[in-house]
Amino acid sequence: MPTGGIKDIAMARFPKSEHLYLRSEIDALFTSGSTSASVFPIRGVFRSVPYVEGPRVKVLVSVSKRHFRLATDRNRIKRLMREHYRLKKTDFISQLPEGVGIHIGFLWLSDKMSDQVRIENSISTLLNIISDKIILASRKSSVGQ
RNA sequence: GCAGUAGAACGGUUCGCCGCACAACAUGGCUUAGUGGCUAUGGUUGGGAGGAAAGUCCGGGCAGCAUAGGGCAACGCUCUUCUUAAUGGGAAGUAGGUCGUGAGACUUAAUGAUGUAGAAGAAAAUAACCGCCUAGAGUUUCGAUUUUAGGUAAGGGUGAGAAGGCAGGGUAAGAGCCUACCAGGAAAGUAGAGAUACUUUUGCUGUACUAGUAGCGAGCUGAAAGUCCAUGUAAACCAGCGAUAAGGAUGGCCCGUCCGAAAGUUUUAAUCUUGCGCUGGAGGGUAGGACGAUAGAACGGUGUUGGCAACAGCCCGUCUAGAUAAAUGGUGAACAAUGUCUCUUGUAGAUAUUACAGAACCCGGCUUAUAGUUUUGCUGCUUAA
Repeated sequence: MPTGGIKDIAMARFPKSEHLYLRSEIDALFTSGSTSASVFPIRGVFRSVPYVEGPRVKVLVSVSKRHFRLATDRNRIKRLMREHYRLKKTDFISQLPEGVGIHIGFLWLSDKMSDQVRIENSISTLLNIISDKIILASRKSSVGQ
């Protein structure tokens, strides 16, 4: 089991303050100029915000009732996505440029349950894509200035 | 032992690591005269989904709104008694029907009018068309036949149904007219808390449909209810004051200048009404936070009393989730249960599976889903004694 040492394990927390729950922030995420990327069966919607204080990344996880009728299945998927984000997020946050916070929404696209390996891979590639895009955007803006 | 039937209980366990929401404590910070309050935490400890948490089908609590009192309409329920906070739940019973060898299962049950019906038929409820019988009159080929007045529900035909069915007596012919048996109704008696059951009496007895009617119940909405805090401010509303104004424009500010609202009723004024300005009140909406919101018709008891039972009383013990874009998860191992395979046939090994399903204001019931396990009563078959 490749782990990055005791310190990294200890960093892998996901408390309430890192959840995205304010209605205004959620509306902003889904309406105004946010970017999205899909790695089936997960779609990531994200937008960068100026970072002031608190957690740098806020995340929400959503599974539509259309895809899974039973609440048990929805809970299962959401828990797995949260869990794998928790395990992968440390590297992602360390790569972010200074002064940038980010809001992410992970949306489930499939109608079927997936195994854990697939969810884990999807989450990690999504995080890579997002960090690449963010870094690119921040470079562009700094060049533009 | 096998098969079945009606219930009841459980519905994975243990350890390690990482994580989640909640509570208490600890520590730090801010604040207060102080108790305290707020806040943070790579800190410690604690407990953290269900028997159905589901469907939202009933009922109750709780909340808001409405409401003098009463009635009608519309709505719900409908064998009896008991039980429950409860009206459709539950228990014990009653009378029928269907299925099963049986234990049992399923099912129906207020009452039906003075209303409606109509192909057929004379007639659909004060029944006489044909037929049968009696009497009178006429005709007569003496066989009968026509007609008038009556009696008659046995026979014919129609119909789902024709005066309860069937047999005997009876009669001019017939008829519950009388009698026996059978089915139903009514009354009385006996038993029962009652639905009913049994006995006796009574000649009382047409079909189908309709909830018209009777009794009982119930205001409406639903926690996205509702209450509060802070933020913030258009129009309209209420109260007070003003109009010799308040206020506005210009301007960085002050002075100054300019703008600025009165109208109606009445002879006039006041009052009044409408309008204008200001202040205060009250207040809709948006996003945020707190309460509602978790100790109760609570749960457990081979405790006890009453009861056939559902259930009720008393006694003893226990504290048992509380989120709000919504916690209860991931992972490593061991075990358990069940199925399959293997051969070394066992307290074996390998492998697979472990259901239905996630609290959302709280309770009670009902319904539906459910791998597997345990258990009680009873039934049938078989074997042994």
